[in-house]
Amino acid sequence: MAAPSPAGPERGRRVRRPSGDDRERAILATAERLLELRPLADISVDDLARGAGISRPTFYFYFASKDAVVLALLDRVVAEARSLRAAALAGAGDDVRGSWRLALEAVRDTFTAHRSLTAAATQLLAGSAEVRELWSQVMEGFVTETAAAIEAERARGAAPAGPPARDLAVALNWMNERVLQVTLAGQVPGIAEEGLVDVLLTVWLRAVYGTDEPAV
Amino acid sequence: MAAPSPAGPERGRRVRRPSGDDRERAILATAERLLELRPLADISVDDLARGAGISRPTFYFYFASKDAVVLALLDRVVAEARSLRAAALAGAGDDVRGSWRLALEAVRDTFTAHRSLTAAATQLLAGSAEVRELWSQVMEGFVTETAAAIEAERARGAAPAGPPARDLAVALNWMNERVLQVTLAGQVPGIAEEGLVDVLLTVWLRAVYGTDEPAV
DNA sequence: ACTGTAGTCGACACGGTGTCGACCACCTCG
DNA sequence: CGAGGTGGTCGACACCGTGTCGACTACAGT
Repeated sequence: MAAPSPAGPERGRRVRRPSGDDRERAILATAERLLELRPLADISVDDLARGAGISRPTFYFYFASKDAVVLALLDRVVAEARSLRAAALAGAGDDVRGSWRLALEAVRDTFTAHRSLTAAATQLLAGSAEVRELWSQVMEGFVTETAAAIEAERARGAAPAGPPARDLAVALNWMNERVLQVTLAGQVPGIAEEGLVDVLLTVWLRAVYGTDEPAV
Repeated sequence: MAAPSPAGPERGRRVRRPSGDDRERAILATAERLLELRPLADISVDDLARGAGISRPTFYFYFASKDAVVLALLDRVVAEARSLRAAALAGAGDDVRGSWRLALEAVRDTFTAHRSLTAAATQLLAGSAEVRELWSQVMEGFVTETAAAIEAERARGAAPAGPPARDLAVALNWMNERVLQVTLAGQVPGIAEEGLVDVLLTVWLRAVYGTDEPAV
């Protein structure tokens, strides 16, 4: 049950009025709505079920647990973040600084647009193995991309040698993750949302190139 | 109930055999022991009580909840980390690079020595307001120190201008926190424990000075 | 009309939490 | 030395959330 993605065996049936995976959608929607109002820990399976107009046992017909619902939600957001980031990376031409910035902004925008879910996922990150697994994969993707980019820059002589590119990438990506998370949750000590990308970008550029203005 | 520190009203009594805050210590010890074996979520108040040789209601005489126990434990470790770090910072003379490194190592060593507790605290960080509060204060302390150091280095011309020193400090300290946490828990993508300090130090130096070898 | 299958829920068992009230052991003071 | 207080202890209880089982319904295909 790594990723309860859609695309079940039966698609396209349109006949049944109050049924099928409308219910699944209703649960997801309810979860999203309730998460705006209160933390995940204060939402029970019963709340989710009632919100979707079904009983608690019926909920279990659709999801194995409360966590599985959040996982499904997170799955969608993660896909969004990945594609946005990929698009940003692809779209940026020869502007080195700009392309790093775009990638940063893509991720920021995605999670900013889903604050409550991000908070819930953070809760689960500590406790749920499935969520941790999913998140590991996401971060691994970012790290791999980043490491490749760093190595490319070193190869063309734009970036100085230093620690293994991958290690650098790991540190920088976890920095982003944590700082973004803290900032979105409004925790302290944090960074004002306006300045966020600038600060992060500076650290990235200095860590990779040793300067704020890498050669083109 | 910000910090259930010791130093109750009565100290120094030595007469009573099976009593007083020996029990408190027993609970703390049991928690520490059990945390080596399984995650916090799998430890009940009953486990803690039985482990300390008391009943569950009696547990509540000493601590308000399971979380409060971990908070008390964390309190001690945090104090340790702070003083070690302060000592490291004070002890380092004119070796700039070395003093940054020492501070980094102090924190790493403290939390490495208390892996299980660190993991438990991470769990709670998401859910418990008290733990979050304590941790905020710790991070705020680190950030303030760091920001002051950066400003001092800029003032003496050793470090270039850039984003507000505090913002830089926030980003770097959260990076440390997250990477250390991930590494200690053995999560992926992570950094090998041996290389940890080197990588982190490089990012810090490059972010602050733009180079791995700051002028003395 | 019959049979299977997707969906639904009432009722239950369970495990954990937190609290109340009775109780006990010991200390101190009159 | 007995009386009353205080610190400590626990059995029993009320409560809440989870997850499961088994009986039931609605409908589809044959």
